[in-house]
Amino acid sequence: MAQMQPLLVYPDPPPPTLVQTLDLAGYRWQGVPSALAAERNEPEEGWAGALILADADPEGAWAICRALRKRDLPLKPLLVLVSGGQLSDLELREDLYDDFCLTPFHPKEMEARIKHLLWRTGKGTRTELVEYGPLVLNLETYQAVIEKQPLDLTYMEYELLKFLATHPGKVFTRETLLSRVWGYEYYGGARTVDVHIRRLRAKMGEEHNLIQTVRSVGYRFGQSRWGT
Amino acid sequence: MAQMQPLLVYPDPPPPTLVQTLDLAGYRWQGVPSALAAERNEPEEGWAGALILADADPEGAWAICRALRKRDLPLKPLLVLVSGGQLSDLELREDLYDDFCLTPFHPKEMEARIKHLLWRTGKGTRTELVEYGPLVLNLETYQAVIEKQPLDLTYMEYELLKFLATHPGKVFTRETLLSRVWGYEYYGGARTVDVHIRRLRAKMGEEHNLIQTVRSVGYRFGQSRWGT
DNA sequence: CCCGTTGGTTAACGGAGTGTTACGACGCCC
DNA sequence: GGGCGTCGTAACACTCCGTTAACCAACGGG
Repeated sequence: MAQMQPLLVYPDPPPPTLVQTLDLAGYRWQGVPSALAAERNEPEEGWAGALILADADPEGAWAICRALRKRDLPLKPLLVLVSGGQLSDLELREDLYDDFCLTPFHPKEMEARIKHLLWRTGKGTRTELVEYGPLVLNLETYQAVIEKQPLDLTYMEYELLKFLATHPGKVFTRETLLSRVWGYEYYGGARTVDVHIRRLRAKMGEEHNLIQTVRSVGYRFGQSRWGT
Repeated sequence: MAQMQPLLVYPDPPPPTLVQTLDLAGYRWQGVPSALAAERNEPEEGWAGALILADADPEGAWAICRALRKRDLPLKPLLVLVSGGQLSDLELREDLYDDFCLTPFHPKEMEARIKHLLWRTGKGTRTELVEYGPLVLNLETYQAVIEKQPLDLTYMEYELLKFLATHPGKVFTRETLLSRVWGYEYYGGARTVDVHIRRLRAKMGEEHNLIQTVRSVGYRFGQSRWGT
């Protein structure tokens, strides 16, 4: 989710309720005060979509929508927030928005609309990733990548690495790893962990020592919190 | 407006508020009590769209949605009415609706949603295609083509391939596939999925390994997004 | 009513994946 | 430096999982 393009939000700053909703839902966003600023501040990756608040300043809001739609690459998806009294305004502007939401809005409804809008316009739902340095785990596709190079991991290797990578810096004993990765009641030798750690290290390459052994204790992923 | 095709409405009869809203807005509509009735009573001109009330009988409502989407001509547009507490239900059913509206609804909002929905789907009369590499699925004609060569797929094979191809890269467990392709809760062996995957692979030819198995997890369609 | 098509189940098979064991290497403490 | 505990490594055996083929049931059309 952290790598998704940001949402464009008008006006700048947006009302607190909107800010809160967006932050809670985990979206990146950026407020823009004008159409010009929307062009200027556009990130390299482009916008994921736009939220235009139209109840405070309808004229300005629709102007923004028009501007966004007139670009070489018309911005989609575009969601407008209108008050109940403005519903009639929507009629003549069908082409200026992709969805709308009434204000005051229900945070959950807002979230659902954004999500569905992103989904149906193909921007896709936010892919869940686990990242640490050169390592990226895609939890949806069960794929691991290190320095852009795909890793061919088996199921257990992937699960172990996922667990470690989601708790960077923390040390786990073999017993803990067995119980949390393999399952609660697992009766097996603790050396099993060693072997899997070894296979992981081998596949990740010698140059990345992301997994460190803590003698007499267990293993740790990534750098210690206490400096390098 | 009077000459437009009627809207399908579930359940039958719809609540008075909905009836009033539709009548006031001047829409032709017809209530249907079940998916079967929706097929039977379909007018020659077809439906203009569907309004599904989901707050009273969620299960039945979603079943209707699935049925409507599964027909030879997937019915669009489809608008569902849900209560606030059902918002979370929408997440896993992104593909079953085109827009939603909270109940109790504001008549004007309802009207605006229907209008916008008809507008945005009405002008896009283009054939809906799903493409991935050499594979092309024509959702309207139920035909599949790979490298210009038509594939002779059965219904289930087509549905399975469609689902996978519309979620490229993502891994699905057999259970997920059973519930989302076969529909409802399906009680049957998970090996069924294997067999259909196998038949698909056979028909697509050895040279295209578009479907990959992820051992101990499930299946994935398409190459990695970060692949090669 | 029969036959062809489609969908679902079962069982055998082969192999990748996993866990165990053994042994060598390394570090630590007395 | 000897002895001990811990870790890394390789080889091996077994388990489980996916593939595959064959079979059966449910339709549906002529």
